[in-house]
Amino acid sequence: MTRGAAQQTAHHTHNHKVCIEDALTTARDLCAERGVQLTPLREKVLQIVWRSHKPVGAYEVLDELARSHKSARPPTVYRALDFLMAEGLIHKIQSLNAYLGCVEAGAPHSGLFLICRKCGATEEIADPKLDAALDQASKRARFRSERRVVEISGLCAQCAA
Amino acid sequence: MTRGAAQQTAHHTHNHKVCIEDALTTARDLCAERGVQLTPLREKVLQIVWRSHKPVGAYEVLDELARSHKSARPPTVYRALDFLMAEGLIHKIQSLNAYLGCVEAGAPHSGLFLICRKCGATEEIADPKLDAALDQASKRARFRSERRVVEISGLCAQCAA
DNA sequence: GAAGCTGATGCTACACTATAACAAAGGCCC
DNA sequence: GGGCCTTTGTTATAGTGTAGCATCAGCTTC
Ligand SMILES: [Zn+2]
Ligand SMILES: [Zn+2]
Ligand SMILES: [Zn+2]
Ligand SMILES: [Zn+2]
Repeated sequence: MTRGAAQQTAHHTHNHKVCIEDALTTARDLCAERGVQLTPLREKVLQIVWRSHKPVGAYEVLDELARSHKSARPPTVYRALDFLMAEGLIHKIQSLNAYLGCVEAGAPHSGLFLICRKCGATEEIADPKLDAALDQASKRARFRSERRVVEISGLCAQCAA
Repeated sequence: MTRGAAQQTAHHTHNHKVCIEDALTTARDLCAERGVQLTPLREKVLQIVWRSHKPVGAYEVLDELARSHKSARPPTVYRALDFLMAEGLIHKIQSLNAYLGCVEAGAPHSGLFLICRKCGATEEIADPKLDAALDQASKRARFRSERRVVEISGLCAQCAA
């Protein structure tokens, strides 16, 4: 992980351009390595998702995309989002039906998301203890885990103050 | 928790009538204690959700409800589901947009759900270590946690075999 | 270079999930 | 009876996500 800035938390003020550049660079590198196509359309969608650290709905992406890409329709967006999720470049926040740029793209992981209900900022956290607890619980139930959703809603440090 | 049978896991074979009866009895008691109305409509919806240990979609509930309740419409169902969720009698499975009877109604809790992608059976588990890990992670991020979603998809013991 | 293949996008229509807004009905208190 | 609150009825619409097939561009193969 050479992308220091992208690992900043979802603080209210920081140089977010760095986050975006890092995310795009990482995405290009990863897709090149894997031999999959990060087309201009897909890159644009990734860029839109990365506009902020708030999860963004598919139809918000569509509205934004349509400014520069007149032929954009729901399938256009959903296909790009599906691609980006398959490559681990974005996550879907299930409790919001919205999408968020991944700050750990490349390393396979299943994050924990802290979602502020006031400002919307959402932070992705990796937590070995959480992983251990989930693995242990699955094992105890003899359940073969494949996909995880761990989301906590509440108030971020700034908004709670 | 005197409702032993409801604490059975989502095994493929068990006496599910006991689950339903336990859930309805608990619901009636809880609502009486709290002075809220478990009306016939709401009880019927709870019964429908408890038809199985698989999460059930709102429109499935509607179809089933409409058999005995001709005036049923989407708001009818969603209002009942909202009530049941507010009273902690059912949970929403966010990754499926579906609803599941709660096996620990009454005790405030935030469960872990193991969702079998093959048979659909979904088990709710309470896990102190998971709670501790989530509390710790929230605290470290100075995040004030309010609502949790923890869902694991995969294969249950029976379906993995 | 024509034919055929593959992956990506265009395009229309539709399915599924959820809520807004207001009316009507019933119980309860005074 | 009148006012209040909760629940349900009713119509319409908003929001989220897919199916299915056409087209196009790049590549391979002959
Ligand atoms: Zn940023
Ligand atoms: Zn906040
Ligand atoms: Zn059962
Ligand atoms: Zn199963």
